[in-house]
Amino acid sequence: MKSELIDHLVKTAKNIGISADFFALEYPENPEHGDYSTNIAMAHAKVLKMAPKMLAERIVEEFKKDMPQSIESVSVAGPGFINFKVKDSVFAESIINNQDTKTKREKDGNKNILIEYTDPNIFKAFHIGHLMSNAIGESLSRLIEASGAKVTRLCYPSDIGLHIAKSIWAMKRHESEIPADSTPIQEKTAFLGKMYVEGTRLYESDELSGAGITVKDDIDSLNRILYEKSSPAINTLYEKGRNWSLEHFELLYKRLGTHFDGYIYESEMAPVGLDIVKMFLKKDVFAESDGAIVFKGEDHGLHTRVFINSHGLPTYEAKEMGLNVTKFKKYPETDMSIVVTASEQNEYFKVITKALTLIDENVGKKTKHIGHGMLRFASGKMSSRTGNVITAETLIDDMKKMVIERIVDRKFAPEDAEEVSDIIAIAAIKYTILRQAVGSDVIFDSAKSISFEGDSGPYLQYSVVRANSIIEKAKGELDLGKEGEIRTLINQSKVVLPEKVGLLEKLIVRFPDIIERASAEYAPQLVANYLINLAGAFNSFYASNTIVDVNEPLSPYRVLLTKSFVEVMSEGLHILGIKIPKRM
RNA sequence: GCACCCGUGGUGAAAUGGAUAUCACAACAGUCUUCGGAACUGUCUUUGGGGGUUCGAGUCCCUCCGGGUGCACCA
Repeated sequence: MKSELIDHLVKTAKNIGISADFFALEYPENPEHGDYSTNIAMAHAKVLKMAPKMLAERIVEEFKKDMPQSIESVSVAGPGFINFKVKDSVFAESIINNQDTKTKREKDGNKNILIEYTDPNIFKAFHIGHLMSNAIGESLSRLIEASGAKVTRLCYPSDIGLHIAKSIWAMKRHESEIPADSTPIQEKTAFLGKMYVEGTRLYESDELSGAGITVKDDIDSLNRILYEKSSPAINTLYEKGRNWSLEHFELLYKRLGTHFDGYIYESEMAPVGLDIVKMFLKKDVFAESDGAIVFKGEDHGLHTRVFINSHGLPTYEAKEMGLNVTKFKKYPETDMSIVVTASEQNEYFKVITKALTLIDENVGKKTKHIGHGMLRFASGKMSSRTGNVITAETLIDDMKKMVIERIVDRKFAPEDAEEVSDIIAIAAIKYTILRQAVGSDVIFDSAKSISFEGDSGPYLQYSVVRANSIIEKAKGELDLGKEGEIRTLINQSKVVLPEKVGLLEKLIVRFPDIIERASAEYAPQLVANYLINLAGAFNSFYASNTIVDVNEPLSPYRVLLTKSFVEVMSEGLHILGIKIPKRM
C-alpha cells in the first residue's frame, strides 16, 4: 500500500508542476495524524514561493481527483503536513493475505556482502567485548540477508604477534603446570589467559630474564622466533595453545548461534602484508622513518602509523593490508566488505582505509568499517592485559543462574531447564547490546542491569511463546481451514473481518519497511525498538480481547492476527540472533 | 596538546531536519480467581550553557562546559 501511495503522490505532484524528487513519506508519531504523512508541500513551498499550507491544499485537491482505493481520507494539518488515513479494511485484508508481512527481497538480491566480526585473540580470553562484536556482527549479517543480499561471514582470529610471544614466554616458565590434554577446555584456556597476564606484566616491568637481558628483550626475540617458526620446541607450545583456543571459540560460536563461512588467520596475512607494504614503499605510499616503515597519515589529515617495525616485522597495520586485499582475491564478486570492530579503532581504520585506497582503489572504496561501542563497568575499563576481564562465558553463566532461579516453579525436566535458561540468558544479553545504536557504549554495572521485564529480550520471547500457546489452543476449538482456504471461509462468513483495526495490525504491516531501513542503515536497534513496540501492542491486544472463543464471530480473525504476529516476531528475533524457546 | 565521538526525565535508551520529544526501568496508584502475571491500565519527572542557519533544530554550523576514545614501532 505504501508504494501505491508514493506513486500516486509523485503523479499528483507532477500534475501540478512539482518535480517531487525530494520529500519524505513517514509514519507520524501521533496516530491521530493518520497512517502516513508527507512534508512534500513544506519541502517545495519555498521554491514555488507559496505558503506551505496553500500548496498542501492544492496537492490534496489534485490528489483526491483520482484517489487510490486503499486511502480513506487525506487532510492538511499543522504547518503544511499532508496526512493520509488508510482504510481499516486494507489492514485487515493484509493480515489475511499475509502478503505485506513478507519481507521484500528483490532489492539487494544480487549483492554479495562480506562481513568480518568477532576477531578473537588466541591465548587470550574470549571476553564480553568479543561477545558484543559477535552479537552485532551476527545481527548485521542476518539483517543484510533479510534485505536479500548474499552474506559471507568471516572471522579473522589473531594468532600471531607480541601478545602470543608474551603468553608463550610465560608458558615456558611454567612448563610443569601446562594442563594435560584430558583437562576440560575451559581450564586449558584459563591457563593461557593467566600466562598472557603474567607475560604482559613482566614485559612492562624492568625485570631481568637470565643473563642481563630484560624480559622485554627476551619476549621481543621470542616474537621474532614465532614469526620465523625457527624453534620446534616453541612451535609445539604455540600449536598446543592455538588449538585449545580455537576449539574453545568454536564451542562459544555454537552456543551463541553464530557461525563463519571463512577464517583468515593473522599469521597467514603477515607475509602477505609484508610484501604489499614493501612493494608500495617503492611506489611512495609508505615511507621509512627511524628504521620503521610508516604511512604518513598527516598528508591526508590523519595520523602516522607504523606498518613494519624496526625489527622488520609486520605490525597489525601491515597485516590488515594483506587481509583486505586477500578478501577481494578470495571473493572477487564482493560488492562491499564490512569490518566490525570496537570503536576504539575508528581513527585507526580511517588510516587503514586511506592506505588501502592508495594500494587498490577498488578495495579501499568497497571496504567499510563499523565501530561498535564498548562494554563499560562502574569499576573502569575492562582489560585483558591486566586480567581484569569478564569472559563471555562467565557473563552468560551468571545470567543463566538467574534464569534458572526464575523458572524453578515451572516444572521443567533438568535438560529442558538447561536448554531454556541458556536461550533466555543469551537473549537477555543480546537484546541489551542490540537495543541501542551500534556505536554507543553499553553500561553493565552489574548483572542486575539486565532486567527480564519490559524492554528486554525475555519479554519479547515471552510474548511469542504465549502467542504460540494460544494458537495451539485455537487448533482444538476453531476451524480455520487449511492453507489457502481462508478466502472461502470469509465468503461463507466463517471468518469475519473487523470494521476497526488497532495498532497491532498497523505495526505488523510496517515490518518490511523497518527491515529495509534498518538494513540500509546497518541499524539493528531499529528492529529491536520495533519489536518491543510490537510486543507491547500484542500484549495490550491480548489483555483486552478474548482471542479463542467459539461464540465470538471475530475469533478466527484474531487467531490469524496472532499468527501474523508470531511470524513477524519470529523473523525479527531471528535478525537479532535470539532464539525462541518452546516453553519458558 | 591535537584529532574523532558523545552529552535527552532519578536510571538506561529512542527519535530518516518535522507536528504536543517516544519507550522501558525505578517510584506511586490501580486491573485481573487469565487464553501462560516474565501481563495490562494510569500518574510522575526530560533535549548541558550561549549564539547562528531554517518555514521548522535533540538532530546542521560556531563557541563554551562536561565525559569518552585515539594519537609510531601492541592487536
